[in-house]
Amino acid sequence: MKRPRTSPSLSVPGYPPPPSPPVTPVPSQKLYRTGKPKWFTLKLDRSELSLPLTFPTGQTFRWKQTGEIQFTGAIGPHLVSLRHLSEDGAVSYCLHRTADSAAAERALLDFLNAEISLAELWSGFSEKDPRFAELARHLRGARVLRQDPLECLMQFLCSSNNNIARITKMVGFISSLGFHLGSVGGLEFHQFPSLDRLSSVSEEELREAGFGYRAKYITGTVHALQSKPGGGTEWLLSLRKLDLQDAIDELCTLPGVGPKVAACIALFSLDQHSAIPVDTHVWKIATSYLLPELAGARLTAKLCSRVAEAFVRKYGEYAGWAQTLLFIAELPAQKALLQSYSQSIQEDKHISAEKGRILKLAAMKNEAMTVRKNVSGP
DNA sequence: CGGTAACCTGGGAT
DNA sequence: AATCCCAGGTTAC
Repeated sequence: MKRPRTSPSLSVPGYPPPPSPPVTPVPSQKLYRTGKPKWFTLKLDRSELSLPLTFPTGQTFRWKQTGEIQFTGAIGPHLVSLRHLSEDGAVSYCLHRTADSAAAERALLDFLNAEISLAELWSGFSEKDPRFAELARHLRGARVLRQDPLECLMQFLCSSNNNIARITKMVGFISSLGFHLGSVGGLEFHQFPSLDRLSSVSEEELREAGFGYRAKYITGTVHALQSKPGGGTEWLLSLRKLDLQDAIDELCTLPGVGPKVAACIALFSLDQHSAIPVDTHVWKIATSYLLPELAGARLTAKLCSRVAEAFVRKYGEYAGWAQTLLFIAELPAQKALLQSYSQSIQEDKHISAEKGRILKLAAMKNEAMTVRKNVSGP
């Protein structure tokens, strides 16, 4: 029944995109006898949510690109695709599988942090930082998601000292333990496995699956969660009510969770909007623009929190959201993009607007290619 | 307590 | 071709 594929598991079919009619892009795969999928418009436009700047930029490794500007993933038991209607238009969604579409829409809006106005936040950041303002002009819609904490925790346990392709593969292995929700564009999607289901996997099995030393992080953390009073799922959710530092401290008691991973979990799933995941990229930003006196120093736990403080001092309560954009701007792909934008701006002054359009198109293509690279395996 | 070496793995650079 | 290096870190000395 499966459509033949040219490469094994992590390829992204749909490239190049078929020249099919614009609005209702029905994925050619079967859709769980729901017939033709229906698309609904979200109230978020591209300046509030850019899919390419939100899904393949390291917040989640579970969403896959299933079309030129379409991404698909599971939100709890719901299998959802999102796509842009046009370059600047609204985002629409499609429910491939759900038992309750009203609940699914609520879950989707919750997952997208839809109540938070990105435009408002960014206008505040831009007033405080002209550099942010400049980047924001070209990277509109980089939003912070509100993921399930267990799902987020397991993903970032896999991320330590690792690369995107392998993280994606490992997360895929864990995900495949969960209930199968369906396939879109030739890719399989699963509900994230419960803590109980996760506990059925041994460290040895994980090592065989290529997790390396992170295997014991997974089993250790799953066990630690299960022995929490009230159960680990509830315990994790309770961290949403704590102050940032308390939430971080609690997370760091779990094996394999250090400052960086804890900050990711806090920001991407625990409503800790001022959490700053300090990795090499952010360290570079910080030493270049925020704390030049630390240039050349090594990234230690102490300096890690020093960087976080500096970000919060500059951007305030939602510093994590500001950091997200600055981080994305540092990704090689986006840097290339920004460069071609700034070229086009300069040339527009002297030459014609035509060339700028061409460069912009090239940049968009670059964006799409990058997304593919991030999603697909080797 | 602050600073440094192992730690799994695989792809790309040297 | 054999090694080294690095990738969104954490842990153990």
